Amino acid sequence: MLIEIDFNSNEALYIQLRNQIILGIAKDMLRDGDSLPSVRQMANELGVNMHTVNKAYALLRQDGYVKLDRRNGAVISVSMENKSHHVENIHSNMEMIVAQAVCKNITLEEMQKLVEDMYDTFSSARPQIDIIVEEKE
Amino acid sequence: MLIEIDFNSNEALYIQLRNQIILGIAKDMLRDGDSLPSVRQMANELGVNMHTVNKAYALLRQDGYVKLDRRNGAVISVSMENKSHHVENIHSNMEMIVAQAVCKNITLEEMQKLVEDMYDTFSSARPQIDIIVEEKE
DNA sequence: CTTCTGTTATAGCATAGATATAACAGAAGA
DNA sequence: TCTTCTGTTATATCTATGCTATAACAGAAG
Repeated sequence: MLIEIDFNSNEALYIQLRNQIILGIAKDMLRDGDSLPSVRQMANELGVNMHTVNKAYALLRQDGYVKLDRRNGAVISVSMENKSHHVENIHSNMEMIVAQAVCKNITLEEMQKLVEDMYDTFSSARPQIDIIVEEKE
Repeated sequence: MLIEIDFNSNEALYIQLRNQIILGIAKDMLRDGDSLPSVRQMANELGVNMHTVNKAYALLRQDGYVKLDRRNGAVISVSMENKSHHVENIHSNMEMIVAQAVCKNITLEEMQKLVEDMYDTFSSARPQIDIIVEEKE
């Protein structure tokens, strides 16, 4: 998987790396069990310092996206615990976006479509747990 | 309108102030034509430096939320220009949120409801252009 | 003429981001 | 056992950002 870092971005390098990996998981380019390059190897590939990568990995572990151990390095392992915590997090992050949309007269329908399209983009290649829909009789 | 600043937050003070004002507009607590306290007065009220407030005001002007001039201070004036630019901005901001939601198995329906509820919260007190709903016969 | 406004300039201080170098403990393989 | 890899921790240095402080300027209002 290709990870691109923009050194001219105002976003911190370790945040960019973390985001790229989360996007990779969402797009199913990184799956449970996949190994990420070691902190030193990834740092060498990206041309950044080891500690910058370590910071990103530590953040990913903290948020339940990878598990780290000394033998296997960083392994993708998305935790489904603390879902309510994540919903809260998403809620607060979403608040400013929706507030801006309301101010700028962007309709709810436009926002809904934006979310739906983006959802499709991510989940189109992902294995769905609930493809089978039970119909009420 | 009450503006609260958290000095212990890791979010920059001028960003907090900017966000609070955008939220105020979204909640219709600040309306077109309303004047904001001058940079010095606002700084005094919040207990922050004048330049911190000036930074927030300059940012709000840049994003089309207020107009600044020497006689009237900062006046709420939401610009509807550059809508495509704002949609792009919202799109990129939303991408990481939706990516996280997909990773954490938060369904599209849950996200849609989140957006809808939040939209209602903001727009409930706002003047609606399309309150009248035509019913099909 | 005084007082308010936004605006700009300069300086100092603290924190965060990124780098560099180094070392440690644990696990794997020769 | 020895080497090599892993994540982890500890310092130190440099730069950029955030915040404050003090000061000054131009324009508008009373």
